[in-house]
Amino acid sequence: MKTEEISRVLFEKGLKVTPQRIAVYEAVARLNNHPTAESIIKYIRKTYPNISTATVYKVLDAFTEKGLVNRVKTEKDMMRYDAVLESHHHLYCSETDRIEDYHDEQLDNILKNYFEEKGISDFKVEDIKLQIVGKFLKS
Amino acid sequence: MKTEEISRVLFEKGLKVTPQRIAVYEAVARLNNHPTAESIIKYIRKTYPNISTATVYKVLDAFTEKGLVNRVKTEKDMMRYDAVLESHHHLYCSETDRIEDYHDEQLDNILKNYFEEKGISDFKVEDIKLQIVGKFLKS
DNA sequence: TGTCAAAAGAGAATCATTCTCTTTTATAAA
DNA sequence: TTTATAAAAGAGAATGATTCTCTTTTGACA
Ligand SMILES: [Mn+2]
Ligand SMILES: [Mn+2]
Ligand SMILES: [Zn+2]
Ligand SMILES: [Zn+2]
Repeated sequence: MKTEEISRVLFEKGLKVTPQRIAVYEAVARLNNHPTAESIIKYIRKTYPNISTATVYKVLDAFTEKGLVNRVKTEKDMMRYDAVLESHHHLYCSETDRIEDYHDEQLDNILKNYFEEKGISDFKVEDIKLQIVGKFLKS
Repeated sequence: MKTEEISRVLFEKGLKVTPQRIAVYEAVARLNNHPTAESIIKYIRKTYPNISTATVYKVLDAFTEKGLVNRVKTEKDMMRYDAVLESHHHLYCSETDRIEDYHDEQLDNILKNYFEEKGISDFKVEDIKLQIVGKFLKS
């Protein structure tokens, strides 16, 4: 996504357009493996050495609030962020912190149909994600 | 699970049987809604007022290591624990921190068959859980 | 019963995240 | 354009869940 487009999205969400916000958005999108705040800050500082930690956290909160990024659920203490907005699933490595996206339209349809028919009593489903835990082969 | 049985399980896992460990196990099992360390400590102190915070954390780590409890993935800073060992899914409230179990054998079979046939390239699946986000109706 | 490695306890330390306060800036009105 | 101003950024302190360190206690086994 180019800078101009990011600006437009920020504006549309009612967020002031600042260089810091553009940098944070670019970082999360570029570091496309569900980065921590720490790795986002590290990445941004390569080209913007003085950005404040607090700013990054505040921007990430604002983005989460507005649905511009999502938090990824983990069992760890450090939050992770995701710029991929379309609902998708995650492959979690059972040995490392690696998390990869898993998109599968066929699976989504199966789940959608299953829950449309079956439902869950006393619960209104808004989103369904799979956490697929295992080991990455190769790489 | 009665005390004697907990003792047996601890022994089988190679863990020394201590009153603290039994208390922690009982707390996690009794507080069956994926409690935080804080709520576990609070619960235990009602009958065991002097247990140390560090002990509870260390016991929870040991239990996690040995597979006696599981950590539950969330988007929050506080870890949550689960004494239900059989693989199951979770209903997450999108407004509160409530997390409930969702067991569904039929669904498990569908998923099992789906992934047995389709597989995921370069990934060996060990476990699949659904995070079902939405709203609890009533209660 | 004595031995001893493991566990518990107390409290300090850690560190990811949040907060507070000041300065800067994006935005829009004049 | 300049100006006003609320919002955002920055610096650094504070917070709080969790971990660590060190000492004391204890469960397990001989
Ligand atoms: Mn914290
Ligand atoms: Mn923390
Ligand atoms: Zn993702
Ligand atoms: Zn559960």
